Amino acid sequence: MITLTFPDGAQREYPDAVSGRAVAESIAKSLAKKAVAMAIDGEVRDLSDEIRADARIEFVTREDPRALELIRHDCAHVLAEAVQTLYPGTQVTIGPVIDNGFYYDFARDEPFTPEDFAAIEAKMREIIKADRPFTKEVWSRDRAKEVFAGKGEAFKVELVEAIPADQDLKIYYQGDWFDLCRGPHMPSTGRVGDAFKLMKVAGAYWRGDANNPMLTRIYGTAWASKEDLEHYLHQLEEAEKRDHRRLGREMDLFHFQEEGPGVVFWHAKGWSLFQSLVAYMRRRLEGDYDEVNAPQILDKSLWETSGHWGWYRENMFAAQSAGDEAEDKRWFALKPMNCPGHVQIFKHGLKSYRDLPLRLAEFGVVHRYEPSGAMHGLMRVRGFTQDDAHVFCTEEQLADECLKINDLILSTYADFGFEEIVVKLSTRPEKRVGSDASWDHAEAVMARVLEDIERRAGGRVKTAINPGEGAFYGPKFEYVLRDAIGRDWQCGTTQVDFNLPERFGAFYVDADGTKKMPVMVHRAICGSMERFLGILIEHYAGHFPLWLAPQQVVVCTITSEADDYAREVAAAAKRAGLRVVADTRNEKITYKVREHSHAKIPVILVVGKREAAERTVNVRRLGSQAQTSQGLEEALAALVAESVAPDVARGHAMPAEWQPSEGVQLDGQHDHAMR
RNA sequence: GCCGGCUUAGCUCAGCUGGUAGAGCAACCGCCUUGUAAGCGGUAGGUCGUCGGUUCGAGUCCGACAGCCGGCACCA
Repeated sequence: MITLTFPDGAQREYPDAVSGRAVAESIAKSLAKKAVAMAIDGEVRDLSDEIRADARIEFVTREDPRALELIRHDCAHVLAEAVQTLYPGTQVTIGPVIDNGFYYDFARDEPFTPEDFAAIEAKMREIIKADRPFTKEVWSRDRAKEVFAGKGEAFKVELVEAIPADQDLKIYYQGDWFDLCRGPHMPSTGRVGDAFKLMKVAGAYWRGDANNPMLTRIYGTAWASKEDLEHYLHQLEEAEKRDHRRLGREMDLFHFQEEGPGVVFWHAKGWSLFQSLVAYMRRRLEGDYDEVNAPQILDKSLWETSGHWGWYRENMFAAQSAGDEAEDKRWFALKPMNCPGHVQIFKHGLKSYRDLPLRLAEFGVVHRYEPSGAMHGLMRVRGFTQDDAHVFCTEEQLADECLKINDLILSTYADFGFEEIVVKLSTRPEKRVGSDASWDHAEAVMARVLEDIERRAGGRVKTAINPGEGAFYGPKFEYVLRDAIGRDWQCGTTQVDFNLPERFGAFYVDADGTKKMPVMVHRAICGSMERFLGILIEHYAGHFPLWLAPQQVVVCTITSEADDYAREVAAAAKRAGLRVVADTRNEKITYKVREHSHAKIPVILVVGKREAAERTVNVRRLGSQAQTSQGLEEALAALVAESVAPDVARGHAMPAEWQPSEGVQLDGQHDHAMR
């Protein structure tokens, strides 16, 4: 006999090897009917599985959040059957559950198109309606290989071969159709329900490797109810409305054109945003960093020394004199990174241990030849500006420097309303430079710092490890922030580098007069300013806080009788430091309000004959229908107060929660900027 | 880079199976002096992404290239 414990704490005894379904039936017929799976000691399993030992048991109904994964997974199987029924000769490969849905990869000579969706979905509904039971068999490796090979399923044979020998090889049937699958599944196809939709087709490499053949992937979404599906589709529409490419056009921020794939034409308003962001970052660097500027193009030999020419040549732009008769036909590379330039600045003149830590910052424009398919609005471009810095320090200073950068990054994100942050430590990749000993050392230091970061954040940040994701010259921290609609973006990075200083022969003179190699820390907060602005546009949905908004205020007249007053108001606002224009066009106020609302102007000041006489303004804020009448001076004073950047408002200090905690020394004993 | 799709006026889009391009908004001109998300009328605007092919004839069919979109791969 075995003892099963139910969620309410009740315990019951059952014979050995009792199936979950039998247990459910022993409690209530209705429960057996409602249950789609069970959780044994927290692990979701098939209802048909036999329980052989004492355990906690819980039945999972279709409404249970854990059922969503089953619905999606089953739906993927139904999709695969539908496709193989409609298009004989199509091979099935894998079909996992992903965020919000699932996909299935197929091998077929002719790729699918969205036009095929209607027919496939109809066939899927048929299969679901037939409500065929999912049944499981365990096969031997040889039998599975033989059966799949016999069906011409070469990819499945490969999958079977890849399953570790100690694992059971499970086959799930749904009627006659079957698939190799880890499970678990619901009792029958009918449980999938009708809240699913095929979303898109795409190419995808077999096993994610670009050297392998390309398969056709069909993406689908599936939910427990129609309402959930509708809600999800609505969310997608809302996300589309805040697409930075769309808002960039609508708000007249920037554009791209054919002659410059992946390079941005910033319009006046977009550039205003860009400059506000740069100004903010400069203020945050004040006192700690020296801002520098390294050349845009440098002889390729320098990139050979740094290692970039060897690793990344395919992704670099090179330039040469355009004249046929030019005496100097050397190749110069457009800088893809700022670090080699900063090392040259460090190396210029002898550096003493007293100079360290030396923090060189640059808003450096870099160019990288990104693969054509990788480009995406501002998010992935070929020319971009990094808020880059390199800290040259001693081994002993390394941990403190990483923590200091951590504080700067987290407090910066907080100023833009990003509160959910994950810090990931990426460790040595396969393709790398430097000895294993130096990697061991760097990773050990970083791991300690990561613990510190977690401890100091008091639960405000999560940490994780990304094995094998480090840069070729050293391990790195990656800062991932979550935006207003829950999407994650990797922006900041702190990378420890023992290699570049060595390659360039950088050194400082230590207290004992000997030459020592500095440790170099690469660090970026926004990463790419272009991309960070893209993220901000989407995060704020174009509705920028006043301190960032390129056009803060529009003064709108109701009739031409208020034109003079409107110009007076605009002039006063401008004198107060606000970015303002007067709209005295001969249009109805409804027209002007609509137009400026579409343009996402945060503040509309409406003035008519009455306001002119009373010297007031009618304030209408973006996103609200409400209007408030205020005296001119009072209204302007409030707007000026609101348009102060958050760091300026707190007197350039670190926010209180990011003040250095006890025991952590954040700055050296000296201030290098004073020397 | 790979797979698929798309490219018509400044923007959003229509244009059936080939017969030589159309709407709304925007722009410009006029009327309207207007009270919080589109007042009315008129005018102008396109070598239909580029190049090549098929055809008596191509926005429409075929091919190449480019750019963009959705994925995949990549992301120092």
